Amino acid sequence: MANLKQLAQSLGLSITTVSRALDGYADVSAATRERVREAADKVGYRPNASARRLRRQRAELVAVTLPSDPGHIGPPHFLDMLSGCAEHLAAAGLNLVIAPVPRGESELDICRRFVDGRRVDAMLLVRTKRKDERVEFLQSRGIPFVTNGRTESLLPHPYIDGDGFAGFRAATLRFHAAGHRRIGHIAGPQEYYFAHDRCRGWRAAMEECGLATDLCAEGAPLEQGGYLAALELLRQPSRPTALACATDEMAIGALRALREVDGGNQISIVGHDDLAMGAFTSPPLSTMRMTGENLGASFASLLLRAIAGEPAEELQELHAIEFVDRDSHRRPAKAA
Amino acid sequence: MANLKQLAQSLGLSITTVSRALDGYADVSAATRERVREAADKVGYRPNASARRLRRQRAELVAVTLPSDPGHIGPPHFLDMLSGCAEHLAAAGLNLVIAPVPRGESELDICRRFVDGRRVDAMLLVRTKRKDERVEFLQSRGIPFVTNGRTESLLPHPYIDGDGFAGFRAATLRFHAAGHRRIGHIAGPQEYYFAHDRCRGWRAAMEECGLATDLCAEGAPLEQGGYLAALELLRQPSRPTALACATDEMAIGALRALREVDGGNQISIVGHDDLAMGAFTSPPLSTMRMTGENLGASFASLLLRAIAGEPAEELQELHAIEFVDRDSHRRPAKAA
DNA sequence: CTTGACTCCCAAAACGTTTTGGAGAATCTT
DNA sequence: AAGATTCTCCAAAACGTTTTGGGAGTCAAG
Repeated sequence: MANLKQLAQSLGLSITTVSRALDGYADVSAATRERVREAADKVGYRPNASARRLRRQRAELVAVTLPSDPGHIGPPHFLDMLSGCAEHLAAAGLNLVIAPVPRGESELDICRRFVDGRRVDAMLLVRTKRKDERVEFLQSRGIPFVTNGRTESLLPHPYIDGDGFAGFRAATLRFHAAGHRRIGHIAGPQEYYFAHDRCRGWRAAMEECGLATDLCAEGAPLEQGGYLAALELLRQPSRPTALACATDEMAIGALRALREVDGGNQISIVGHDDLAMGAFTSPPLSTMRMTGENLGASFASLLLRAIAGEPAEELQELHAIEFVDRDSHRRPAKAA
Repeated sequence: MANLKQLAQSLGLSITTVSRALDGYADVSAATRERVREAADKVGYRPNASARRLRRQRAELVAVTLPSDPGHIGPPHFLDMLSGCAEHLAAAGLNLVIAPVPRGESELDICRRFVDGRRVDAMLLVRTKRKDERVEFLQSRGIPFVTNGRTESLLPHPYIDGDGFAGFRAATLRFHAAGHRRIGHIAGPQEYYFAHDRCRGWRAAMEECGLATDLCAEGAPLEQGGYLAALELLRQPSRPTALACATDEMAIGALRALREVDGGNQISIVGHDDLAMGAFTSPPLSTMRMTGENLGASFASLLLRAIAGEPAEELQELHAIEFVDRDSHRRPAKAA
């Protein structure tokens, strides 16, 4: 309720002194500092955020763009990541604000609005595309940002990503080592970097093994997309005996397709993301996950360092992928 | 890049006139208005948000508190809701900011920080408890807010909620009509209003039918919680033949428990929330859902009306629950 | 007694906008 | 032609903070 002026008046001090006392400057005597702090505590004084932001020329805000396209936002633990990121940003005095993309506007428009209105100090971009116009815009404006997922931008920029190429290559080689020869891939939309990356990993492994790369079907990165893509592969004259799916959600959709088809339960399957749900499917879903603890904290740290001006090259994290073996990848190599 | 002063100078006008032209006041001639708008467009002028907020004494921000406790945030489509809400708030010039709750701080502390620092115009509270200290605090401060879920607060406050009582009562009566007599309930943590409400609905139906209400087990509102609670009920001397689960995630956990037990596939089960995943479980999960389109838009609308000063009584939405029949609720009433 | 260093405090400017309360010119009324 | 009215525009005052550039005192050294 109180502002600095009232607080200063009640203490018989100047606004300046009160402000500096609260900020802990050596400039004001210990006694006064204590007196000011007590009074501030008592009336529950908090500096007015807008005024401070105006004066400091910092928005104290970081925006994350959320595609409003429902369901396409990302894996369920995305929200945990956001929450963790927000928590660590808050410790540095920054708040995380949601920048939704209304129908009819592009993600670029939104970035522009936030950046040009000086509404944010930095941005967090998720679900990056291989060619991402947001990245180019922010680079041209010189606004600090971090992406969740790499891009094919020529200039380096800060990111955190999992090594989907290596992960899917390894998973495919594993199937091969187990005797599989017809290994399919259920791919996500290829304009997204992560989907393309994982697809490339599968393809690389297939070529290394001298196998054809035609058992690939693309779909929306959700249960339904995986279901339809799996049906497509199962209609092929010679069915796959194993499936590497770009996401767990697609894998769960694919599991249903397998259930609906004769001998489908003989087909191995692996997903990616380690959804909690995966432990409860039938069969329990084998999957893989990005290594690293507390992703949200990492994003926050990178954002803060980007704001502090560290060069992009030092703000790139590529995490290894590890397997989470449950049951679904252990089907026989020779299917019915 | 430009501010009002520079824009005004380049046009040979006063700051006042430029500001009013952009805001569309009748006060400035159509010709000037057009000239100003064009110039503003050309340099990409956007008012500095902090300055405007300070002057207008409005934060242009709404905060939503997110418990950082991972996984306990809410159903997966919660994020879609947030995104939709943010989108509709943005249309009114408000942005949605995430107020995470760091370890060691209470949700109340966070509310206090946001409210007393004048950082927000209103708040959105999710996962309300029956006795929710945040509600009491915001009421005492007179800050507009809307909750997702009711509370037992004595003073009315704006909310959106599903009629869980009616939903679970109806689901239970339905089981009864199908011949079931041993109908169990897998409950969420009872301090949450939604969990208590659904439990009450089940219990009311059981009592109406003259059945005992001892087949109830409580767990965390996630797959694991449902799994453990189901195992507990299956250990009873006389097993339930049907299960009403507080959430779909719990139901999916329970499905796994049923798979692990002899004759478990004979047991009917129903969840709540209509997760996309439910269509892909085995068997496909029957569930229920709150009626109403575009929940996020409703929250935004209620928030805006609360900010505009409408009385709480007019800002309460209790939505009916509808069934989503798939397969899991159609097991025989007489189990093995 | 003067000088310089140090301690503690403050007045005033600045951040960029919106809004108040007119002022001057043009137009209308009578 | 004088007064009233309408049209355009603007100077200045806020909004509440942080920061700059000192200004009084006090104390020790010269």
